[in-house]
Amino acid sequence: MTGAASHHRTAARRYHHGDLHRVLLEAGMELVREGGTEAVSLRAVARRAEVSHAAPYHHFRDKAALVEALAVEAFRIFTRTLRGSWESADGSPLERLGALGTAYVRFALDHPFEFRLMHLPGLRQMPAAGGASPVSGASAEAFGVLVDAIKACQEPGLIPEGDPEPFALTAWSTVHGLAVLLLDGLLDGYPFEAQGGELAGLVTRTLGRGLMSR
Amino acid sequence: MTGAASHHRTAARRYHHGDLHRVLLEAGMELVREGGTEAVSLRAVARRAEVSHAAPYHHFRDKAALVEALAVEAFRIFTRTLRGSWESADGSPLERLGALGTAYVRFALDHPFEFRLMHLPGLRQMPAAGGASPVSGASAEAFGVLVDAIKACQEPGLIPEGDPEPFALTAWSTVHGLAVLLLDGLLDGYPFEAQGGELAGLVTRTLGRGLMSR
DNA sequence: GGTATAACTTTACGCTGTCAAGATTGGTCG
DNA sequence: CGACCAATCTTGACAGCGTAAAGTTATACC
Repeated sequence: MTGAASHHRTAARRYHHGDLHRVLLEAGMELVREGGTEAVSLRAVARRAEVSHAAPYHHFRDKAALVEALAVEAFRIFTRTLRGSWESADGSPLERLGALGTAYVRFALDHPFEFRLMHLPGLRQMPAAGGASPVSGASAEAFGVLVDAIKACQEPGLIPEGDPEPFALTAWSTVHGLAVLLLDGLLDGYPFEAQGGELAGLVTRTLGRGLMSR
Repeated sequence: MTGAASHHRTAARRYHHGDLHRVLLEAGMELVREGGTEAVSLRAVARRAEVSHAAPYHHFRDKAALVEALAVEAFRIFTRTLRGSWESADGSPLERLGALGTAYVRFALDHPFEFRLMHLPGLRQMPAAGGASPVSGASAEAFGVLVDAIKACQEPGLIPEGDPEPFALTAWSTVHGLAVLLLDGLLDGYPFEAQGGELAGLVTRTLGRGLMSR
């Protein structure tokens, strides 16, 4: 193994160029970022990767498998962002939890196409074989960040003791709902000031009060 | 005008059968209920209505317009359901608000395809002419039910005074988020008992506590 | 009653996902 | 070192999709 492309003159464009799997994923992600999941077609991905329209079938079972892989990648980026926000936030654990919620909403607004990609219907029931789908695993990691944050709030008694997951679920529902409603444009007609952070702050404060009290 | 179909022997199947617009909507809604929005194609709708594949173009500008009309219809059914739930619930206004939230989640779980139809991306920016899109109006009516419920809670002082819309938004975000997460299957791996009403109750109770305090 | 017009059909085009068959290559074993 | 094998990639084809253009038929109105 002296470099993945050692058998080619340049890095591209022979029968076996060695890294098509990754190139296809990158091309697909570009298309998502430019035009949303609707812009992702197997043929468009192949065109961008400068291969024939059937080449992707040697790396992905079908279009759904490609989209699934893209969703997993988006979830990974999302999880990293959330974790970064939690770790870099300061203040009380509850304040940091609020920052985490705001980061959740901000990610959705900053990366609407990736966010929608993560929540495409039908992503989670793949055939494969028995086990849970990869995207379920990826989303579970994102949820884990939230659960950890709840635990951090429970330790000094800011949130009641007990199984943290129900609390995390409530928090998740709230920020996720806000993010989705904002993306849907369902809130466009209302005089809520500063669509983004303002609303996130409002909602997470209400949520925080609900979580605190017994 | 002595009856819309007076010029036909039977009720169906001539060049002008008089009611194709409605028939197309019904066929489209059937397809949604059977296989989700993915199963809705202009040609499938036309087939089910037993007309040629281009006939729908005399009643809808394009596929997006048909889907938009279906979404409006779904929102109307949804709004009726919510209003019915609010009016038939008893107990304190806060308890009735909880019932409303549970009804929101239950509708999503009972009618997943219609619910997703209501929240398809891109539904809300139609060309038309200046004014807000019809689906925005339809969703605003659903939101109105929530706002009214919040107002009813404010009257006896169960929720602080002031503009009800921020409170309604928080409540909406919470139940909507839970509904979407459940539909996405994001919560499948967790030992939350009784996916439906249990979680809705849990979440709405936490939400209610957050709304009450100050 | 004849005619404009709306409703509907037919035909056609380019796009899509997917499959089957052929071409080309890199790696492995004799 | 050379021949083969299997993986990779291409080409060609098919059905289904959304949509536009052109042709057909029935209705409504003068």
